[in-house]
Amino acid sequence: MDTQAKPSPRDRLLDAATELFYREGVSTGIDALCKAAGVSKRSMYQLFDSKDEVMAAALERRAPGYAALLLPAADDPRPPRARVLHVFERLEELSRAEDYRGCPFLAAQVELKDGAHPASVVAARVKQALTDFFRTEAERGGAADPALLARQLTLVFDGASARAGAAGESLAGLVVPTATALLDAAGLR
Amino acid sequence: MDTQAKPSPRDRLLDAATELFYREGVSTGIDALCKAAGVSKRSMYQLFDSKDEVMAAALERRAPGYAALLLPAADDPRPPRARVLHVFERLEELSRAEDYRGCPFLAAQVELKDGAHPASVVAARVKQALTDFFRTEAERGGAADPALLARQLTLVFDGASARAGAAGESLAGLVVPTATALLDAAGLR
DNA sequence: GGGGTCGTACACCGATCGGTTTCCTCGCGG
DNA sequence: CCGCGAGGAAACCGATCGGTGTACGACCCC
Repeated sequence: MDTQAKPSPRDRLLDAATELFYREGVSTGIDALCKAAGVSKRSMYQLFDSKDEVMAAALERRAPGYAALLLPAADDPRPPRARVLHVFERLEELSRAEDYRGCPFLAAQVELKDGAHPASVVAARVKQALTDFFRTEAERGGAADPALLARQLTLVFDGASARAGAAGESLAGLVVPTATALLDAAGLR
Repeated sequence: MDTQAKPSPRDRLLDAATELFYREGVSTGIDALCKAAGVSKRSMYQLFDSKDEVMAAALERRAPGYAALLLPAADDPRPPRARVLHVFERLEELSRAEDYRGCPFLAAQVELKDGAHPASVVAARVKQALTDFFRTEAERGGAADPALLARQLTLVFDGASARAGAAGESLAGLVVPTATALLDAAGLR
């Protein structure tokens, strides 16, 4: 039986990639990655075409869980305002962990300056999904300018992620009030 | 006369470092840097102890000009609100350049995940100076919570920098309204 | 029990990394 | 004119980079 069997090489690889690329940055070497995953380089290159593809796949795999972590449940009956604030409350919570280094997708985009990089494309899509969520809620809540509000909220989210990653600065008491001020200004119910 | 003479090796090195580390990232190699600067590696290592020191020195050198670019003149007689908004107006202007990649100090902090890195220390100091400016103006303008407002404004500034660097997203029409909303919420005159 | 397949271990490739050293050519003061 | 130091070109160092080639062991299905 495999009650305690290890996951597939592919999964081990992506788990290690998620961990290492997030903690050590994109300059993490293939050797270190494979050693951490307990997978030979040979196998890695049969599963993926290149290191870049591993990065992209790792981000891709992380996306659903990340969304589930931040977004309110789809059937959360609260009004748009509360649903939006939920995201920032969760963000503040996450930032309390001492190993929190900001949004991994934003970090990937910043580190890989090339926006055409496969991993950067994935990250952009995830960030766009967040903006889309904000925008939908802004429309539902009757914001004066839903598109603007959505971009503003994403701006705050990314600012918080960047500062958390850069300075390890605490986000407590900062993010939610800021988002609230923007919601107020936009007249979101 | 030296009307068209080249600057000192040190200056050429720091100019090239500023350029390359900003555009290509911290993974830029020493060879590329020295070639771009027209300085031999040997000379470089007589002027600096390590690549890390070059990075730090380049950021250090860039700091005053960066402040001058963003901050209002010290004797700018406008009220605090206008002086704060000046920063964000300048930021929007900068972001119109197609090669703008966000705040170089923030980028350095994000790329070098190690906050103890010499260049990261310099960057943190510069960012703190910006927050201090915001805080001073917030106090002068009678903000309800000057420290909070200062952190919020820095948050927006960094968010804008991160997104500009990551997605090449336009900041036009986004940053100033966001800052304005926060100023309003804080009751800054 | 023989393929076939999957994955590992490991040597290996050329390139590049940060950093050091050697050599040689300048310019400048005596 | 000579001596000397500064600085550039480039070889060199061991390590590591992303990526391959090869050989061998574990397993599975006939």
